[in-house]
Amino acid sequence: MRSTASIMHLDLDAFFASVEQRDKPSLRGKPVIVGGIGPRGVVATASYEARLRGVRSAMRTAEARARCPHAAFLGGRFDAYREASRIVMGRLREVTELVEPLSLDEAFVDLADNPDFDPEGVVEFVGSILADITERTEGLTASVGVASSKLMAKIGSEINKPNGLFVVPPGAEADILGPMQATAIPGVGPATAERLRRLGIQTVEELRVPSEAELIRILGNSSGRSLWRLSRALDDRSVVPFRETKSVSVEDTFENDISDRSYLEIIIDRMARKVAERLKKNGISGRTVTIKIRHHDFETHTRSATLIGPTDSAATLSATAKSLLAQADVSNGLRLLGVGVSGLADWVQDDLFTDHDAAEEPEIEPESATQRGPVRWYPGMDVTHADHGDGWVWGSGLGQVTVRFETRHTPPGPVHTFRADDPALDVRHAGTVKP
DNA sequence: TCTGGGGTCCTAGGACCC
DNA sequence: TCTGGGGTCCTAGGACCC
Repeated sequence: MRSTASIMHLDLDAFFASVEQRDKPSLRGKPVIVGGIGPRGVVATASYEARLRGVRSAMRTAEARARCPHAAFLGGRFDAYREASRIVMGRLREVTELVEPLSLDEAFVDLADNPDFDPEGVVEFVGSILADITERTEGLTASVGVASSKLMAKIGSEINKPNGLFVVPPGAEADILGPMQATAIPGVGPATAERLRRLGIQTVEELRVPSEAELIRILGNSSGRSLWRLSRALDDRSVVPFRETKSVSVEDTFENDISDRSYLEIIIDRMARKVAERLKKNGISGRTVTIKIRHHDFETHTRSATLIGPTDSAATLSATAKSLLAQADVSNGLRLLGVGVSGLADWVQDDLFTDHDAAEEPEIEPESATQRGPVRWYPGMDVTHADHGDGWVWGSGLGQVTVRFETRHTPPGPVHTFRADDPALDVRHAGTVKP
């Protein structure tokens, strides 16, 4: 807590959906839903047009389809989202190095660290940042809260959404927070809300009634202590610009439950390779290997094993994960399988115990073409065609793929259908748009 | 066709050590 | 021969976040 409103929370509006509308002119002003598009998918982001029809994040895609059948359902292009995020975070870091990203679309910024920041001129100061963000991202907007603490800055950014700014006047924090639902406080999720509701607590004001000791008894030491303070808008957390990665993991929910162990082991190989790749890219390694399994009935378990030393080897991760899977009953089928590693070290094990003249670590068999399957043309994906230029996949099936030829910089474009194996049609990567 | 994917943090019990 | 403690590491599960 400080005496001036100088902590900013920024939240890009309907981020994934907005990037899609920017890059797909025919979808502007229309409902767009980004997320899992398979039978077991859930919504990651809905555009405001889709929210008007009751579509929400974390809703099952099947339900979103029922509510909003004419929406565009897109699988998501994370390279494009990462690129837009990079531009936004870059602009924020021109204000100060004290930028704490919470995700691709959210960050805290400590404005007080900038010598030119004057709390009296906060509206203009933030306004010029927002204008730059919209210009540099070619159309994205954000909502911002500025307050004396992280808690109230985050609460503030919700107030004038979308494309809004709310400055919480210093001194008014507790009064603004009091009438809100307890769930407005980050950290109060469905389980905590239900426990509080049974005690007759629904608003933040009501949360202030029990003593700290009572809250600790009800919610445990950490949540109890922090909720007692946060409910009174007491928050002295600082903006932390860098955090060490604590774990790296990959998981997949299958369209159909899998009970075939040899197939599950092939999937573990693939996942271990992905995890190892990401470890190597970041120059880190880890000691504790964890598998996550979700059974047909949604019962979920983790099993972990800790190695003598850290590794970034796909073969070691895979062998460890397979030995953990061997202890699990998969006879009724797994709905989800995941492989992760934690206990990370920012160095790679120098092979003290291995003979460098001996063979390299055993390679995992590369995947065969049949294991990889055919190229999947998923809705929303960027493609390019030798004759028609750049566009995106509108839909596919029955050996055909339909493409709309338009980009960020064109008017809404025409639609053409091709054979799925048309050699003139190709994947387009990472927001590459022909000039 | 119920319920994604990638994370963080917390709790709690048992092993083990001093 | 009757019940110490504290600290660390490991495992598992759960709540929560976007």
